[in-house]
Amino acid sequence: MPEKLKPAGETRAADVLHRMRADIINCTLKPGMKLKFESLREMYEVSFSTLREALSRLVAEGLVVAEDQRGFIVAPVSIDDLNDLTDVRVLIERECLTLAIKRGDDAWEATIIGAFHRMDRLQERLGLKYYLSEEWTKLHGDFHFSLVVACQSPNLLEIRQKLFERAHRYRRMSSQFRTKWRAKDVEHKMIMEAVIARDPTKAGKLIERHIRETTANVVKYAGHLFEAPDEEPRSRAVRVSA
Amino acid sequence: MPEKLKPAGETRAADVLHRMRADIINCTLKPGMKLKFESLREMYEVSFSTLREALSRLVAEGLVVAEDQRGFIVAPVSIDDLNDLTDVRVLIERECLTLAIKRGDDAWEATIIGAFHRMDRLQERLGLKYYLSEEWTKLHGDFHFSLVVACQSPNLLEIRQKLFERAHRYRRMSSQFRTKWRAKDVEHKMIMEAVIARDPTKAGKLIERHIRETTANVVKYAGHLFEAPDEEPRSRAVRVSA
DNA sequence: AAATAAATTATTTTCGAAATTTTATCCAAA
DNA sequence: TTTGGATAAAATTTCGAAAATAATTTATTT
Repeated sequence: MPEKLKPAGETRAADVLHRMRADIINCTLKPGMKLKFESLREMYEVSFSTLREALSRLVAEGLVVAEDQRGFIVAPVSIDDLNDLTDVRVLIERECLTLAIKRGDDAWEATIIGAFHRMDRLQERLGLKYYLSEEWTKLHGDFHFSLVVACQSPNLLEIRQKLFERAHRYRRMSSQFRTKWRAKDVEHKMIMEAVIARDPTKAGKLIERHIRETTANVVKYAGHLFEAPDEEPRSRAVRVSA
Repeated sequence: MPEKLKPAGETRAADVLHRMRADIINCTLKPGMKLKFESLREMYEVSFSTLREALSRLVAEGLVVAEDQRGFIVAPVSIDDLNDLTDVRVLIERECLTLAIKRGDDAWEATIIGAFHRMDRLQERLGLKYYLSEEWTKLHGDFHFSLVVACQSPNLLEIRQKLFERAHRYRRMSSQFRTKWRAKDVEHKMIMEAVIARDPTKAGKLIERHIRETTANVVKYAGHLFEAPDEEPRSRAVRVSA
């Protein structure tokens, strides 16, 4: 086994892209932060051009903002963005769910049940602070994906995935400050049951409530982090501490 | 005035991105075509890294496909992709239209009427083959954008724009082979009237019909261009002729 | 002191050579 | 003839130096 690095088939740029996307989504790279090339070069151990390649993709995904001739910053967060994101997610998730219920087969149902079980067990094992776990986050993402994977629309799934990632960044911000946690997660179970009962109306309403309540919690616990009235009007961007 | 080049504020990479996106959308760079760096370098007069930057963005937009360690190809076209694209566009355009009708003000209505007028007059002037004109294409895009611009959702507008661009590539493919043209364009006028009458149900149905009929025409006139049963199983990609 | 300009420093952007990887060609063995 | 493997050629990917641009500091003038 090699000591450390292993892009394995993919290019170095693709590897950096994945790592950087993960770092932005889980707020290791903080919203609004200036992305200095020297720092990034140390952090990811690649050259300028390779970095720019990854950054360019992230710009297209809406996770990074390019300021022509003045570098890149991590996409800022705001209440407006969160609200808009929430509305669009409701539209897309509901459509995906409706289609999946129409088109999914038995194997699909089994996948959902499996994904829920994995998430649920880990949740029990981790106790109240499950939300802070990287592993639970992964399984939570897998569960939500399993619900819609049978919709058969590559475009919808692609759009959904990108929105889900951006929403996760907000969830991540609030999870640090959250004090109250639903002990037993009944929401996910209800969604799953409605989906397997092939009830698109009920499933749609439940997923909408799930998304909107999550947003409400984000605003409640992390709202104070958004749009801090700019102290330095000149350079709004936060510095990266190298 | 400088002789030729003028990125004007934006970076060289951003300039190449715009030119390349336009070339893919209007099929100067043909679907499935292998994108060789030497050819591209001549074509756009920039270096490897700058090219890769632009290509990376186009990958994220779904106009280019990256084949790890084996370069890039223009995103292929297919009936399946067109059908999926059509369904998702119907969903998104209808939502945008509904929201715009709810939220738009008088100035917005005026914008629509202006955009329609510009498109309509050019159409009259150009006669039957208006569809082949670059300028008409631009005004047509502007008109459709004006219909939804008041929806107030940056995310929906962004998604809509990217889908519209990809759909345009299909329209462009069929326009070369099309023999019958609707002499007077009544469809756009009806949509505009329903929107200004603030009738979301009617406007939604009309925009859906507009999109689906366009797709039907694409299949009719350009369907034979899709998914030519691969003659060379090894290298499916078409070569760029430098 | 405040404002403007010039010079300096810091940072980003671009380039093409060098390294890596894939693809094509050739040759020997079955 | 076909198969497998080495060798050569072609293409992509990565790198860091050099050029271009922006930000900061210093100097000069009002």
